[in-house]
This record gives sequence, C-alpha cells and structure tokens, in this order.
Amino acid sequence: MATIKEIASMANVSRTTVSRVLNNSGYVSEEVRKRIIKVIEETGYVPSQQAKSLRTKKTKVIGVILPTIKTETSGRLVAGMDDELSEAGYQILLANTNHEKQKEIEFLQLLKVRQVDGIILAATNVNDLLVEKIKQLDIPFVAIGQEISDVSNILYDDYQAAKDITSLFINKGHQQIGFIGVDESDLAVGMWRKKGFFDQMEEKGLSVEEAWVEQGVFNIQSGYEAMSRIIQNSNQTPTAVFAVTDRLAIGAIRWLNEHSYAIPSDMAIAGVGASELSNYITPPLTTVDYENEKAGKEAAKLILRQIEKNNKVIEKITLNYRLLERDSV
Amino acid sequence: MATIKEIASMANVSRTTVSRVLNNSGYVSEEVRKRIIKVIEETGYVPSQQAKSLRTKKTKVIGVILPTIKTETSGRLVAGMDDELSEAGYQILLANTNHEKQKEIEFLQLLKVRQVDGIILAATNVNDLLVEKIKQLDIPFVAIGQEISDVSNILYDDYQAAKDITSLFINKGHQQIGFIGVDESDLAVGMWRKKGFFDQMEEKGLSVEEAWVEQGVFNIQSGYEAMSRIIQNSNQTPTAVFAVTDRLAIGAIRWLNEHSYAIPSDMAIAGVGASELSNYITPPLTTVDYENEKAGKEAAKLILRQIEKNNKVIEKITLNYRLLERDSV
DNA sequence: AACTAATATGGAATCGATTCCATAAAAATA
DNA sequence: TATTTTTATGGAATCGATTCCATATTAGTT
Repeated sequence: MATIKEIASMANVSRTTVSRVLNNSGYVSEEVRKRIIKVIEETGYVPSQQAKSLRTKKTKVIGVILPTIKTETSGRLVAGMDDELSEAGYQILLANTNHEKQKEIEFLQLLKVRQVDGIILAATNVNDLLVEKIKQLDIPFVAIGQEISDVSNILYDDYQAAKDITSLFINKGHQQIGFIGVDESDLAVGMWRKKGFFDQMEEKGLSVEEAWVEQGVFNIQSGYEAMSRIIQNSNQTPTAVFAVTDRLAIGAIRWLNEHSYAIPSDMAIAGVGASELSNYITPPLTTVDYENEKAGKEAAKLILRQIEKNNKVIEKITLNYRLLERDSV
Repeated sequence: MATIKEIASMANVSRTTVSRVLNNSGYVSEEVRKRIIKVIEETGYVPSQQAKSLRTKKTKVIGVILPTIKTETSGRLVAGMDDELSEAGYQILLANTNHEKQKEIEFLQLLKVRQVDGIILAATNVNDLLVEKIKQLDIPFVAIGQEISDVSNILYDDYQAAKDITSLFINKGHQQIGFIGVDESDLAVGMWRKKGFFDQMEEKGLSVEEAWVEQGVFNIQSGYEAMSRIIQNSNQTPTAVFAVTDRLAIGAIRWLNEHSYAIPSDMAIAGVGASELSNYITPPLTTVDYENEKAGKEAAKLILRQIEKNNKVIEKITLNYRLLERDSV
C-alpha cells in the first residue's frame, strides 16, 4: 500500500498539496491537481483510514450493541441501520452481548476506545449503572426499544399495542383471556405489554384468573411449556391467550395443536413481532408488526443527525405499529 | 480522554515506560510499575486503538461481507463468528452487499483501507474479477459457501446433500421427482445442488420431465409460483419435488395447501437449510441442516489461525450436514 | 578492582494522514 | 507604480500510541 508521501514525491509536490486534492480543500492549480489525480489513479492509492481518524477524530464507524444477532428482529434492525448508514459512508461495528447484562457496559467502553462516531444500543434491560455509563459517554447515542431519559430513543408503543390486541380479543367476544409474558426487568416487553393487557381488561371490567397468567423466556419451547401450565392449572380454561412475543405464541399453538385444540374456535392466540414464521404456521398468527427495519433506519437517521449537528440533540420517536389480523383469533 | 502523555507526566515517567507497562514488555522496576498502574486505574485511562493500530498495523477487527443480513442464515453465521472472534478480542465490521455483485469488490477494497486484520466473505456468485481481487488482497481471507482456489474455504457439501435428499425420495418409492432451483451463477446453491439431484436420478435410471424443473429466487413467493408452474405445465405431475432452499419449499407447500394437495401423500417436498420456520409449518419440512453457526465458528477459527501464523495457510474445510427427516416426505 | 551483563529509564523517530503557518507569485485594486 | 488580495505551495507540528537506540545504574563475574 502506497502512502501519501510516496504519491507526493511521484507527483513532485508536497504531502500537503496531495491532501488538498484528496479533501478538495484549499487552493490547488488545475495543472497540479490533474497531475496528482493521475498518480493516484495509476497507483490505486487510497488514504489510510487509520491515520486519517487519528488526526480527524472521525472513524466513519457506528457501534451497534445487540442482545443477540441470531434472531430475525436483530437482522432486520441491522439491515435497516445499514441501509441508511452505508448511504452516508458509515459502517457498522458489531457488539453482541449474548444477553449478558454486564457486557453492555463493557462494549460501551470498548466502542468508545475504538473511537466510533456513535453508538446504537438495542436495549433490553436498563439498569441504573448502564444509564449512568451512557450519560457520561459523551458521544452520539441512540437507544432502541427502551426509554432512557436524556438520550435519544426509538420506541415501540408496547403499551398501546398490547391494549389493541386485548381489545381485539374482547371484540371477538372473549371474556376469559390468558397471558404469557416475560420477566418484567425487560421494561418494554415484560412490563409495558403486561400493563397494557391488564389495563385493557380492567377497563372492560374483565377479571383475569391467576392461573391464566404465565411467564416464559424468548423462545418457542418456553411458550409450549407455558401453555401447558395454563391448561393444567386453570379451573376454567381461558378462551384466548395473548403471548408477548411470536415465539411464545408459536410454542403455545404447537402445544394446542398437539392436544387437539382447534384454533381459534377452542382457543384464540395472538403474539407480537410479525416474524416471518408467524405467517406460515397453521393457522397464521395474529400479531403486531413493529417494522424493525424501519426502526433501524430511524435510529440510524437519528445518530447521523446527532453527528452532523455535533451536539446532543435529544429526540424521542415512537414508531407506529400495524396490527396484523390473521386466522388465529 | 486522557493520553499516554498525560499518564506519563502524572506518574513522573516517560511515555516509553508507560507503554512498557501497558504491553508488559521490557524492563520496568516494580516500584514504577505500581505507580503507573495506580495512575491508570485512577484516571480510567485506556489507550487509543486508533493510534495503536497506526503504529502496529493491527486493528483487532475482522471484516465480514454478507449478501444480506436479514436472513436467519446470515444471523447464525455471524453469531458463530462472533462467538470465536470476541473470545480472541476481535470485533466484526459488517459489510452488507444487498446481493449486489460489484459491492463485494468495493467492500474488499474498503475493508482493506480500514486495515481490518482479516476478511470473511459469505460468497454467492464468484466471478473472475472477484477472484482476482481476492488474490491480490494479501490479507487473511476465508470464503464461506463457495469454492475459490488458492484461498481458505469453509464449504458445505451441496452435491452430496442434494444426492441424499433425492435418494430419500427414491427410497420412499417416488419415481417422478420435480426440482425447484435457482440461477446457476450461484455455484453452490444453483449448480451443485442441481447436479446432485440430476446425477442421483440418472444413477437410479429415473428420467426427469422438462416441465418438472423450475427456477426461482431466494424467497417464499418464488417457490409458490414455481410450484404453480410445475403443476400447470406437466403432462404427468411429479409425486415429489426437491426445492433447493427452505423458502422455496415453503412457498411450494403453501401453493399445494391452497390447492388441496395432501402432503406428503399427494406430493412430497423437501428443502435445504433447516430454517426455524421449516420445523413449524404444516407438515414439518424435511430438510438439510448445514449448521451455519458452526460454519461461522470454523471460518473465524481459520481466520484467526491465518492471522496468528502470519502467513497464507490455505485450508479447505467441508462441513458435515444433517438430513432432517420430517413429515413432508 | 576491573569488566561484562542485566536492569531501568528516557529521547526521538515512526506510523500516515491533516492542518496551521509562512512565503511567494499572480491578480486585483488604489 | 505601489499596495492589497487572492491563489498556490511547502515546511513542520500534530494526533497517540510503539519501538529503536542511547545511557545510566546496579548486579554479577573473573
């Protein structure tokens, strides 16, 4: 790889002048400019990002912290970001926490050391330590999926979406509705979706039997088991169950299918997430589409705006969602 | 952010000595070492990767070029890589081509400029220009999924897997077997899987009617349409169809379901890829599990070995696959 | 005691760019 | 014609680390 010094001497000018051509800045005569460009083209020279970043303090890299990279949701999120970012000449440096909380903090530090121009965090559980670290970070930052005060956020309306799903059940005549949730330390998925469900039930004067409420984790097997527990432990089984993620819902459906419950006549089911899977199981699952790709795009736009404005423009964006009514309700 | 210079003056030593402590190299007296470590801890100083890389020519970053980041396959691949790489202190810099061929070449260049320590390419179509660029790259390199001479490869045994699936059909008594493929410029998926199918049919003395063979692209809709064409155009409809990807197979199944074909009795279907989806559709799809996460891990290991050995150790690894016999055959 | 080897530290060059500052020539203005 | 202004270029400092080399002290060996 050639260096600017070599290009300079080949074109019989100083490094300064080459740099001017490279960055289109300052005065360079047409004649010299042409000579330099010719040399650059002949040698295929490209300036080292390395050296450039050291001097300019800009890396054209955005750090993205994810709880996992295996899921569709993550994939779509990243795809959306990349769409916007690559357009603007940025690349994504991945940081995968594998759901380990303390890694979020480690990566925050690591990415800063790597001098990324901004950080996007797909947040799961927000604890005080994390929030504090974020605040003392002092580089452009956007959190997706969880509200964090004083920083930019892309938010899903988990509360309203849960209410809508619950309404849908009620409108279809269901009165006894069960719920499969996740741990409430995940504020968005665990807490807000649960609250939406219970608030809506209460508003409509419907009560929820304790045995109808179960908790799982983020996979299909867990939904399968939760459904089994609901049926086993209920005095009177519910006629519908709201699962807070598609995977939980799909697990539930699988259990119901295996035990000859007809869906939706014996039991209605809905999930959240609009995974590709949800549309191809039998019956197709009623769910909420959060449009993750769009979320990724918006997050990227926010980060770029922060970088450009060179200061802390704090923006909070709550995205729309689409209720996809399919055959499981 | 503090710099090594500041740390040095705070500890009343030279930058050189601080660097020695940082890198555990050369002679430093116990007393001075302690003093420096104390200052480092108090200030929370971390050396700039930027400056370090400029001098050492190592970035601890691996560039990963993918045709898309939206799919499960990509997600698993990346997850596998990250597993190994983060262990060794490396991070992944993403490059998403969105299936645009010329972007593969652009990214090769871009990643090199960014001084990544190695590049992993999830290859789709290999053309001469790409191969040439790869060869003159001169940094650790691994290609996944497609054979490229003179560089390290992680390969799937597409040919044998296709033969196995075809055998399975034949053993179940099928004689008229259809095929849904993709463009053969994708050597692995398009060419080798097709060849595996036809070779196996020929070996068993079975002929394939022209109308049984259709081509699609990498999505569900495309499988749906291909299946429709096969049924419409055949004199005698096949009793089984091998689709080269799960999505194509799932599209085909969808068409068959909609037109009241019973699976597998009226028509047997198999795919390749073992997507999560494949296990939850009705009926569960017989498919080949290529264990992408493992492929990612192996690719990462290869890259690390190349970096460590500091030279072109060319290794070719063909991974095992598992034939998942489910209810669609 | 004299001399070699090991230990300990700092100065200065280096990596490859950008950018401030100085200077000189050409063009514009008084 | 004298004096600004604009245009054009290069020298040298800088970003924040690592590393080669020199030097000084201390320890070990004959």
